[in-house]
Amino acid sequence: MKINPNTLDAYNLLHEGTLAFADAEQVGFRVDVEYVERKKKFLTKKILHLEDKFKDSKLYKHWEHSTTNKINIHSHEQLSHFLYKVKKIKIEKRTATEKGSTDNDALSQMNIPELDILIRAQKLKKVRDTYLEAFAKEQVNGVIHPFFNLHLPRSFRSSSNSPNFQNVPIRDEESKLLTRKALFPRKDHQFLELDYSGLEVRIAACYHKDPNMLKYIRDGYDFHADMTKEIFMINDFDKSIPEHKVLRDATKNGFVFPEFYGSYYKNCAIGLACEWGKLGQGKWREGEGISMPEGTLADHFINNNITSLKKFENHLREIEKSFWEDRFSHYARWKERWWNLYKKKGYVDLFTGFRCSGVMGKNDVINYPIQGAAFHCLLWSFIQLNKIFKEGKWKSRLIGQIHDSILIDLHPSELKRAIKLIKRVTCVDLKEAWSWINVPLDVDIELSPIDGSWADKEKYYLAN
DNA sequence: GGAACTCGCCAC
DNA sequence: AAACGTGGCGAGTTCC
Repeated sequence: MKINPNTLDAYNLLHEGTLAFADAEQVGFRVDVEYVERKKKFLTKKILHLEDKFKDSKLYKHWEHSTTNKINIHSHEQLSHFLYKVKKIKIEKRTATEKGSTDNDALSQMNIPELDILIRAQKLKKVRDTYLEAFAKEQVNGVIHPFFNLHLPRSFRSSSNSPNFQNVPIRDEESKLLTRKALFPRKDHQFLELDYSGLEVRIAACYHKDPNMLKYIRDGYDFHADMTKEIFMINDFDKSIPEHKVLRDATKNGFVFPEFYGSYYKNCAIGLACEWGKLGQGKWREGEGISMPEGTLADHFINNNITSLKKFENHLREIEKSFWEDRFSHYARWKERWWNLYKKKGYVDLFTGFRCSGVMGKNDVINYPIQGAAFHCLLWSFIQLNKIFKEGKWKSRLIGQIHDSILIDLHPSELKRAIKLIKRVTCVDLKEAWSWINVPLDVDIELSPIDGSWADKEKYYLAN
């Protein structure tokens, strides 16, 4: 399969985008090298301690006696053999090659306390070896220059490497602090991050024009909350209750987005129940799962007569049915039309002048045009802002981008002007340049204190 | 000693 | 009929 610029505008977008990214790469951002070294040592100590603790356990002794080979406790292959062949634990989750999985969820489900030590050690190793180590390795005179690529992703999004700027932890608080506290703007500057809210959902709506979806977007209504109420059977949903917020995140990332990307109720049910809800695969027992305002998730489900994964699956099947047949029927019909169009012509075109052709599956045909065009909106904004900053001799600079957000190394004196400019370029100028955008666009803005780290960014509320 | 593969995990 | 889209990267392992 291939995706090519099919118009001069499309070509120019990539050309100018590449040049704008080169500007950002040149600036880069500062790494607190001393902090990185300190935290690496700190983590090494912690990891060693956890490893010792694990090796003192009964489980490890058993493992030792079961083999004559030298054991590496971080080898998933060896661990898999021990758990599934020696201890004969029933395989609940399999890898892509059908072998017994040893990922976090699989290990958690076994309810073996020693494995929690291993999970914890693996998490700290990830932070140390993937992020802190990369920052230390890639920095030159205390500055890293992550690359941004436009020629690699099939969907015509972007990628980043050396180091990868686009996957620094943010959801897990501990990992977030350990990594992002190492990254700073230039001296006396601060980070400003702008984020298109719901960009892909909005760009999808430009293709399918589903009236219900357009209404949700135009009214700024929280439809993830609606879905949360349905899936978890909560009538008094309140986003400010932490437990409810967790369920909303689960709904958004474990049902709504997967459904948009082409997943279906069975996979969503497993993900929601096991990975998000921390429930088992079979019948649920009281006291199981993440906590709710009253009791646990299993308690809540059992009260509502959903007593097992199987029953939850049926529940989700009904929700999926109404999701596509009632709530977003126009969206569903567009998917079919779009797929048929591809089968007839052998290609589909993006709004932005790119063409996808060659062998694609149904999900690809539906996803690439949406993801690609959504990213092109970000790219267009990136190019314009970069141009204005440079030509206007601003002290601020664009330094990075993560698909629907842009990171700016801001000089504090330019804050007000910058925000005004950002709002205009991203939400007004873009729509004027590309008339196919028939939905309102909106950006959220986050700001870190002057000389604050990337971990210190906070939502910025415009004073009226 | 390096390429290629698998698995796992981080982001959107 | 099929069944979550896009990446980068580290560790372990096997093959050449």
